[in-house]
Amino acid sequence: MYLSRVSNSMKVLIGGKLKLIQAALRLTTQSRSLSSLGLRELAREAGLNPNTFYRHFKNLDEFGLQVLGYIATDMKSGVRELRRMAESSEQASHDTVTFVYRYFQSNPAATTVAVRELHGPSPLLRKALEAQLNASAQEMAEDIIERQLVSAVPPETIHEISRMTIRYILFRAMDYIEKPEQRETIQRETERFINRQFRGAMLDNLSQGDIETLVKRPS
Amino acid sequence: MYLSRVSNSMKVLIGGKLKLIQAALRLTTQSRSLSSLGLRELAREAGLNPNTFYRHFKNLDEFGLQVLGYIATDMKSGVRELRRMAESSEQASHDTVTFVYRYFQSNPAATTVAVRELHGPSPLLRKALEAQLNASAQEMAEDIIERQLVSAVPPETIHEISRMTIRYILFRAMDYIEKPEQRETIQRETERFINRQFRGAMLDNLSQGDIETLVKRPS
DNA sequence: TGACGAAGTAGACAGATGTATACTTCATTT
DNA sequence: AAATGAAGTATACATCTGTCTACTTCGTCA
Repeated sequence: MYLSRVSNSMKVLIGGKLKLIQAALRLTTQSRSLSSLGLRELAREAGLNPNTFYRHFKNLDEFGLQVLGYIATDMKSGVRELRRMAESSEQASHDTVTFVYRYFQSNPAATTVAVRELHGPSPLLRKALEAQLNASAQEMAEDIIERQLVSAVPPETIHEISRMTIRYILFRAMDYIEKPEQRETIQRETERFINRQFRGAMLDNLSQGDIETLVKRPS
Repeated sequence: MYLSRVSNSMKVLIGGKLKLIQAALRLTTQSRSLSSLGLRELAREAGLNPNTFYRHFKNLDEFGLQVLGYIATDMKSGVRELRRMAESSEQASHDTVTFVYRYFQSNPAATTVAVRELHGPSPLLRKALEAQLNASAQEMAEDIIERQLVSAVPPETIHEISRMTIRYILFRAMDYIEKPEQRETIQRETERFINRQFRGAMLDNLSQGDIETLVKRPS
């Protein structure tokens, strides 16, 4: 395999393999679904002979997995940056949301692939993506707990909300990418989503009656 | 076109057209994506000659739209039943969620198609589905407002939360269908999701400090 | 420098696909 | 009972697909 000269354990892709993966991302962004791409179609888009595909991948399933791996690596490096950014819980959601959407915006292909395949037809890809999303949620939750951003909420609940939030943001990212005029709206809605989840969770063990009297009481 | 004898304005499908649509739902449930289905594949699954397709549809795009129309009709009749079921806000979420998931469970094909195509490659289908989801959310919101289930939250917020909830439930429905052992968990998580959204929304105009003192104060 | 192996190319194959044309079946209408 | 037209079928064709076998290019290392 052609790997970068710098290091061959880091698996930095070059040559035809990279070209094929990038071709897949290009095609997917425009209109296709990853699992519906053809081998020849890929090669054509990459400017390569169809048979070159076989030099790098056994079949299309393996190819799909490698594409996921590629975007996973790509995303992880971005997500790491967003940690250590916030101070209070409200600032946290604002800054994090801003950052995450910006990131998705600058990686539209990877985002589109992720959203499509998460519910797509291939169980293999779905499973892989789900694991990756859960890992991200785990990171997010641990970060929140560690920094005691919402100490009034139990850890298990924070994990749960993190899982929901990661998915919510991923879905909205599609609209965010495609509809520039709605970006501010989407961002604000997302912040409200997160804040309401955590604030609502603070009231988890109160009855409906308790809350109504609590809210109506003038502070 | 062959329509039912009872009424031809109600567009009750019979014959090959119905067979093709049902074939699409069958194929989609198993592993495929609606927009990746082939004309011959469809005809084969339906037990018809490939050219019969052209008697009913101009092309595959139009076919996709008709499938969506079919499942839309199908779902609407189900969704109507779930109104007028709840009394308090907490009961409302419990009963509604139970009902909706049961419904999705008994219509796995339609559910799968909806989830796949909402973020799928065809802008046409996406737009159609989005409109339909928004209509459902609208209904849900109006119902909640009308019955004053959460009177402490402003109408616009109720609409927003309804939109989020409809989508959340749709995504979770995939797991609900495929992973029977997780059904109770998913249902409970969904209820918590809804309750937290509405309860959190009650605190929308309070500052973080206000809430912390509020929650910590012994009732 | 020469050999070795990986990356890329060329051509060919069987099978599947979308579509066109022409034919048959059969229910409805008059 | 005949006609009309929609639904369904048969056959054919060019095009595309995945895959096989054999060939060429070219960087790496002994």
